[in-house]
Amino acid sequence: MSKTIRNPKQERSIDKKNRIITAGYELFSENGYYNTNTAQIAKRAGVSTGIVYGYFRNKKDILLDVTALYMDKVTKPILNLFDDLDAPVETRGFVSKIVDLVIDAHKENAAIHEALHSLTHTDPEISRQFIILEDELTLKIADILTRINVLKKDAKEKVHFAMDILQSFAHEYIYDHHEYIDYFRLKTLVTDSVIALIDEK
Amino acid sequence: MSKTIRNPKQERSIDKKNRIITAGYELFSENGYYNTNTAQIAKRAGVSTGIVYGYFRNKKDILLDVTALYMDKVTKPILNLFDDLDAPVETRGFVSKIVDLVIDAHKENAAIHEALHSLTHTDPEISRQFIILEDELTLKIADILTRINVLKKDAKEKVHFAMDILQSFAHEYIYDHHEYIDYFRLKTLVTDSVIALIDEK
Amino acid sequence: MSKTIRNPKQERSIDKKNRIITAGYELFSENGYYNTNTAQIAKRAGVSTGIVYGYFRNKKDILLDVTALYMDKVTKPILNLFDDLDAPVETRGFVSKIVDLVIDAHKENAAIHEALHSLTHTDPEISRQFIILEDELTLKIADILTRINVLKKDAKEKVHFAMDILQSFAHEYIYDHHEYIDYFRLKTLVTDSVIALIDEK
Amino acid sequence: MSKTIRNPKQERSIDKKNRIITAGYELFSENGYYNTNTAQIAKRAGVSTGIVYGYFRNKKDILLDVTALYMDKVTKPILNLFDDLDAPVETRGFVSKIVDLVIDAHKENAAIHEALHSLTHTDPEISRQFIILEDELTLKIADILTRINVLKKDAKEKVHFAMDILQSFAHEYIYDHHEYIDYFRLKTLVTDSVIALIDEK
DNA sequence: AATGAATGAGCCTTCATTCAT
DNA sequence: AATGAATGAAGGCTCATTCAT
Repeated sequence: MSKTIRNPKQERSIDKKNRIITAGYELFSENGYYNTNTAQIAKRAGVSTGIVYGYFRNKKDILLDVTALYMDKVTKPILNLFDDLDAPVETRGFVSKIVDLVIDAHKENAAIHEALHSLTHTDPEISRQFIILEDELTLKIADILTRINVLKKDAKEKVHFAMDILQSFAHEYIYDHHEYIDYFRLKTLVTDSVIALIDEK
Repeated sequence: MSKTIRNPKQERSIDKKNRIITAGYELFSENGYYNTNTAQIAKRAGVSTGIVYGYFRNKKDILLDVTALYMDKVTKPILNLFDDLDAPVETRGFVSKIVDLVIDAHKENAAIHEALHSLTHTDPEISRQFIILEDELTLKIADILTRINVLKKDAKEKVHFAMDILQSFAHEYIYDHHEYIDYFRLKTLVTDSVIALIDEK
Repeated sequence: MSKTIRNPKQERSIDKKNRIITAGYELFSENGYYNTNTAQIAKRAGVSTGIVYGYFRNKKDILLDVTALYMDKVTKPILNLFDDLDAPVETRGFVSKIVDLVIDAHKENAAIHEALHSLTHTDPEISRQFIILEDELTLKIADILTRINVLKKDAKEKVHFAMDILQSFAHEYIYDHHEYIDYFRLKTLVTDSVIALIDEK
Repeated sequence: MSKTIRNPKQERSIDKKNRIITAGYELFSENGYYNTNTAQIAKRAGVSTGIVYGYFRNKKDILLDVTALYMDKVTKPILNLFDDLDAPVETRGFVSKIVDLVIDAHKENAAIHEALHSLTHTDPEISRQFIILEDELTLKIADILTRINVLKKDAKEKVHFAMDILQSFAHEYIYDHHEYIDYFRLKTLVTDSVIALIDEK
């Protein structure tokens, strides 16, 4: 009675599954989860409505895979930056680079971030994925910064907090453009705060 | 052609309209906008489906009023704190108080905040309301702090940034509870950052 | 258990009932029966929604009275013309006058005629009223024309047919304006046909 | 955003679309447009509610196709009669045949005619279709009768008027049955009038 | 008699999911 | 594996009618 969900091995099938995920990614970005229907996803992916349910049990499952894709896209560039790190670096320059990176990552993925994050509230599974993402990032970065002696105390708390700040700023920067804010000054304030956090002096 | 929407004067009606808004507030909090239907709202408010449309043109209009209610709830306690302010105060104590206040406000309204904020992405009207809220808060507070000589430079940027930080932290504090984070330490870091921001010399 | 429907004696009430009928008349004319709701009728009549059901058992009953009003408006001017008739008259002139009269009557009441006649199909009561109207007109006019020796054979058939023709033409004349039709010529054809019908020798 | 409406190529689908149109045709005939709901149409057509919206954008679009079907049914037999015409024929016989034909056409389609025509008043699109129908018939027939030298002057006006008369009579004949009317006599009067119209002598 | 707020059944339409092919 | 037609439950909204005042 339980329907078989393909776990595609063949290339053609993998490709098809990926196209569905990508289509979901795009459409959820553009219109949000609830304003996207499966027919649209199928169409954008260039497949039939029916086959979507060959690869996913339901709409929600597409969302889960879209979320995973998003996680991957966001995590990678940031982790890369730290992977190459094996000794303390000039702080201001490094933090600046990170700020720019986060802004860029946000520029590309902010829409889907919003769309997904908004589901966090009603959907425990999505919520869990977000928490796992943050955990992974925080722990990895904290670990690296501790190892290279940049941070000694409260590494995890600091990293987590710094990430929050950056995320928050990037969002602000991309979206909300309040007229009365000088975003160049704001960026400096953000950078300074992060530096102050890291700089254990 | 244009249906008349009651603009209730009588107490009984005002009460009924408020009950609908409250019901919306609760249900949107619990299940989100898209997972709440008008019948549920009516039922929770103790009225018939039909009369909902006597007070609101459509479901979206309920959302708008719910949003306004939320804005009010969140803004007031914070502004109150600043209204009583007419001279510089002991910084750490004051910031601490604010942090606690924001956490409290969040505790009560975080769910609806999420539910509403999630619509920001697809709904320009809601988005606008959020921006207006932030504008109002930022400008008022920046103004006060400038007047009592707490801030001299970049007042708006600083206030805005501080609000972002606090908001972000409060959310974290209420919701995400990562095991490896010592939230007491984190709170100190946040407070310190805000103080550093304000402390201009 | 049976609700009391006012049969208003007092002037104020009669007036109110008439205002409802008139409002129905206008609104049915403008938008048809199904696109008019009782709230609109009440509003136009300057009364409350509730009281409408003090004077009428239901929406349909308003329609019935509107129909009666229409019947009256249409019948009277035509019957008047014949009432004054006590001897054969110059045929062409008389028929011409009638044609103009029917056109005028149509101009004023065509919209409601359409609105009402359209219900004929699904509503036996309305249908009956229309038949009664035609009966009355046909019989009265046939009677008069027989009495003054204008018609001798098939009086009822002829009158009925003439009425059909005129009605049909008036409708055409008011509404359908096909470009390729010379309505002046058409009017002449109609007049001629009616005259031929009447002219028994 | 724009939903895809099937434009069915496959036989099975064409059949299904036609069944929906037929169901609409019947139900609109029986109960009128406003007293028919989409669920009834679906049921009568033997399909699900949902699929109706696979073939039609909305209820109104069903009406439009029903109207087109009606137009076709009514136009064809009449035009056929004239298509075979290439020389003047014995007038009385021919007109008699037409009268019978129009009565027959009316017998079968009068109900839907009423249902559709009633919408003319509030619906410009339907109104337009009726006008186009009359135009087409009038012009074609006038053209033929002119070509075979039956009519020389005012052909269009005469044809149009004759059609009005016949239509009006057929309706009367099928529906209204006033007791005091001798329909056999009436039919003769109608035939005579049409002949008189045509007979340019 | 009168008001107008309130009721709730019913309607059109959408869409996640299934099914015949 | 794949298609896309088909299903039917559910949702937003309207409106004739009733009810509390």
